[in-house]
Amino acid sequence: MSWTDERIDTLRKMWEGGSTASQIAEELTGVSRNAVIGKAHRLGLQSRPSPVKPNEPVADKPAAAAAPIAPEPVEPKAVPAPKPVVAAPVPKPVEQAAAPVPAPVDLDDEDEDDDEIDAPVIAAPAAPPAPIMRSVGPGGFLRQAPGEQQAPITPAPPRRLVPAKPSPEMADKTSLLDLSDKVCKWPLGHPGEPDFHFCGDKVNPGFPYCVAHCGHAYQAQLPRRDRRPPPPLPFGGARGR
DNA sequence: CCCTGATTCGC
DNA sequence: GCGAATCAGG
Repeated sequence: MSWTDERIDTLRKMWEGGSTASQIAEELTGVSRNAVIGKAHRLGLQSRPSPVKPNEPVADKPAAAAAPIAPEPVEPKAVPAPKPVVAAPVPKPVEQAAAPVPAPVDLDDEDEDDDEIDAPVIAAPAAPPAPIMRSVGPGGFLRQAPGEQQAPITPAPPRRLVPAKPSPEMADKTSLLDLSDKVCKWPLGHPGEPDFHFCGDKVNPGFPYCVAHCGHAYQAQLPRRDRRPPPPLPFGGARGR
């Protein structure tokens, strides 16, 4: 199989939609999981949380409350001077041709026409909120820091809490929270889409769906030779955005 | 072992 | 450009 526009489109949608490479590969018959990942990268769809992500050293944030965890007050022991957190870069022995991380500034190379390309100035990363001092309890839980105290929960809400409907269009739709044993759980649309909801009709007693959707869900098994192979579902196809 | 995504590298 | 092989974390 080759990467037609449609297949690429499906890959894009599913990848961005959070499907795993395996799921995508299953949908796009004829390709392996690796093929999907490879293609995704070539398409520039790189991101997405990966289980294998080396923690990129976040430059330096040395000082700033270097000891977030306060040990027990006892046991003075010999407390050596707190080792200054020198920003020892620790250039881990990288194999392969080292791609030297660009030093702070650009060294002016000899014959480099410094043509003053207005480089997109990356805004300096906003300073993260100052870490809160916490101590660790016996079980490893974090103790609440002073000043952090707050009412645990809202005491006795005045009215019955009602799930907010994000939009008027959803007001009469059956959401996940509306499901019960009495209403049809047949999904309409696709999870993640704004109008995704459930059928919500009265169930066919003993079934999770209404009579009509039971007809879809439960079908007599046909002899193999009489079965029609289901057409490949276009993932997200034909649905306007 | 299973899963995951990332990367490499011969084609 | 493609994807199997491989790597590596969960």
